[in-house]
Amino acid sequence: MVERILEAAHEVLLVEGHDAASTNRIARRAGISPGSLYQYFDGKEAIVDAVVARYSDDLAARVAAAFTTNLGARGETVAHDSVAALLAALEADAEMLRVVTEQLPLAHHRERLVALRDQVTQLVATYLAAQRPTRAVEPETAAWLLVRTVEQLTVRYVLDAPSIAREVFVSELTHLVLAHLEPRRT
Amino acid sequence: MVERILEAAHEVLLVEGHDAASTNRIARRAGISPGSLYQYFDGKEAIVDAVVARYSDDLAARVAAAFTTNLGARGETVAHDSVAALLAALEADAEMLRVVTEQLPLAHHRERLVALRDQVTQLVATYLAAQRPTRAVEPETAAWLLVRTVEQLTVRYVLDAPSIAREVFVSELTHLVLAHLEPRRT
DNA sequence: TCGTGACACGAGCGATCGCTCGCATACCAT
DNA sequence: ATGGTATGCGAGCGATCGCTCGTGTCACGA
Repeated sequence: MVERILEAAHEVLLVEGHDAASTNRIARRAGISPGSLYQYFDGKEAIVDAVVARYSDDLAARVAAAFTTNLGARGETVAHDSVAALLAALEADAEMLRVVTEQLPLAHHRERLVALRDQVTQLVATYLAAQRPTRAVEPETAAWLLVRTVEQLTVRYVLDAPSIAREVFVSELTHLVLAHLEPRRT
Repeated sequence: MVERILEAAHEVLLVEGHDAASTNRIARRAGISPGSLYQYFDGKEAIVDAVVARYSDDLAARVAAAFTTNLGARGETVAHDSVAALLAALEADAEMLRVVTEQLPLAHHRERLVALRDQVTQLVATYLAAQRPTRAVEPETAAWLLVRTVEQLTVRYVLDAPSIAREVFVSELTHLVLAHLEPRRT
């Protein structure tokens, strides 16, 4: 039954949008009574939160899997494959990505997002610190910049569908990451 | 009176947040009657829209001014000063920036934001096309990546206040931009 | 001085919201 | 067969929303 509610809430969010996602509508789509929602969830916020959590966890798992399996490869390969994997993961449910990033006020799930981002940032910082040689810059600083850059660009690429070929985009973003890590030319 | 309403709406958005910003609350803070709102605006959405528009226009003006006055300088200088100017412009009203980026659902002012971003992207693409030499990549592609990168990183820097010194951040972001434009090393 | 029109007022309308609670039902141990 | 319990139901509560409209006020031209 919990599954049924989550499924219905997911569909309502996709089809009707967050602003029109009322508890009664979720219940009707799930084929149950409004009252039954509250036997399994504390309220509307908890329902939406659970849907977002499921999406977020699924996304995190995909990305983490792709990232950790390639850690041993050359830097270029790690960067390229990570970008490609992230792109693929985001494309898996682009509609939900749009709901989360464009309809839900960020403040509603800020904590979850920040935690995830900090976790990834920490992971990348650790990876960078273990790599020799990079430029003389704090790994935390470089990781902070790069994680947010890759996240933002891949998300916008999926949602805005710019007229940039997919392989060009992946290659350019990879280059952006690697170029920033190389020693300065001056 | 229009000014008074906009001012009140601005304050309510900052203090109470978007979710709690009702028309009655805006009217009360403006010291006028709810009915009077509708002699000057079509509805709540129009009021919020006008507040966001004012903020957006002000921001665009600051950035455009800083960017166009430095167009003649060396590439390094243009990049560095543009980043610094954008950072300063965003810091001017950081609270409103937080409201716009974290409380308002992006979909509500998506059109305005996309238009502004596309305009800046076009400007940067034109600038890049006029510069010799850069890597063999479409100026539109490079501009697309760089504009979104700089925007996202400066916004997150202002709102998340990471433990990165300001001059280090500006320098690193500038380096990120320049490194991506330099010829590949291979 | 007086008629008039523009403006501001604010109680309250209709709609919608998240949510509750008394009731019906179905299942199971006794 | 029967009593107890857990569970789903759905009408409707109270609150809040954006918004309206009948009313009062006042500045101003005739």
